Amino acid sequence: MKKGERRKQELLKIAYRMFIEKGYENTSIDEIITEAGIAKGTYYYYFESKEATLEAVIDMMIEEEVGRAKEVLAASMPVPRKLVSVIYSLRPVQDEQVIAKALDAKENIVMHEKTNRRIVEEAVPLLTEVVKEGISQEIFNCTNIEERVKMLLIMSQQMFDDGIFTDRDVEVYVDMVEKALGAKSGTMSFIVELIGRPPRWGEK
Amino acid sequence: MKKGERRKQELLKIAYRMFIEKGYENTSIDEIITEAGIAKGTYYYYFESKEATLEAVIDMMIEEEVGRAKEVLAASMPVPRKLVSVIYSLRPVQDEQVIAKALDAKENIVMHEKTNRRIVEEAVPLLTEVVKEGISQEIFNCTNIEERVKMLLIMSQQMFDDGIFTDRDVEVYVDMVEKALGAKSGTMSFIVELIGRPPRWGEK
DNA sequence: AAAAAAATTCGACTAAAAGTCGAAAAATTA
DNA sequence: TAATTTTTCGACTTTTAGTCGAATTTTTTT
Repeated sequence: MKKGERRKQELLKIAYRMFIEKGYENTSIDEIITEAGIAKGTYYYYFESKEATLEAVIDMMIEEEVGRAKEVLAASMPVPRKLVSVIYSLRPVQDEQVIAKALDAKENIVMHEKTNRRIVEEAVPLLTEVVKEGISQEIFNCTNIEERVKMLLIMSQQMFDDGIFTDRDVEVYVDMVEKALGAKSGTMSFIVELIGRPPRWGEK
Repeated sequence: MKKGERRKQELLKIAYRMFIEKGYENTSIDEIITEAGIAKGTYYYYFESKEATLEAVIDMMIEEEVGRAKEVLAASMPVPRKLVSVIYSLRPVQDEQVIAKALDAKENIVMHEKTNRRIVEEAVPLLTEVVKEGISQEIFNCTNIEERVKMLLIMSQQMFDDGIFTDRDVEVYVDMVEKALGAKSGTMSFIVELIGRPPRWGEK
């Protein structure tokens, strides 16, 4: 009743790492169990299926990410920065695997999409809070907050996911964020510094 | 040198239908060849792999969709309507399977995402044209057109894909489209009628 | 502590599906 | 019609997810 939970976490961590490194489709159960040093049956004692493992891995990631987001949420910080920080905190920290993942995004569609959908679900309430704070401070001015936040998240994912964007992409993104929330022009332009003068990571 | 091409098209059509009906992952090569009445080897004479078939199917769909979009583009129509019509024409016509596909969207992530990515690629130049037309008519007013169009497409896909949206979703969408392009408020509000008073297809 | 019950582990086995290959048949070309 | 090329066949291989009953270990009960 204790050991079991530990083992499950262990397997989850291995699966998480391998899914990110090699992609969900390209990781076989056999590889996972070899890495973990256990038998097939043991694996299936803990997980119903490979897909169930993916869901559990995603749960794990989301939990972690939402945790970070909530810390940011609690921090004292200008609202616009808080908004962006929350959005930014909502993606997997893959330590050094960032590059690997970047390549993966195209090779790991299923995991990538499932994660993104979950993030939207989980993040909407958090961001709604921030936007409300902004409205009460008259920094933002809009209705239909949840729907706007959702759009924002979609745009942000598009933005950050491929990691390939130009100055002009960022410019448009900033403009859209401001307009989505009814913020004065310039309110969000700090994003440009935050993302960093993009040294043109790809072409486009 | 002739028969071959016909057969390939035939297989493509079968694959297309089955992928849409049952999803890419849930369709086996064996099912395709049974349906087509051919042997394994014949199939692999025409397609390198299952994934290659998917790519070919997507090419086929895109070609069709872009074809429709170009017709709309050539038609005489107010620019805002043309814009929306082009966006709207950019999705598979699955005859009666529309519902099936809607269900599928969740079960067919790979095909769905690959298609969406390709659509963005192909559609940006088309929509850019429309927006330019709009700018010259002083209906729209913006720079960085391509980047804005891309954002628009992303938002639109999000909007139309799940087919589940509320009045407020539409309201926000319309507002965002207008602001993205620097159109006067109300310019795009005909979208509401076009999409139709949504009778709340789902919850949310 | 011994017995009983429950939880965990094992790995050989099954099933499904993708992909290979050499040889046969059909169509084209010389 | 002979030679060459294209197309077709299907048995076979390989990979991978998932099953299952039995064995082992751990926990609970008596």
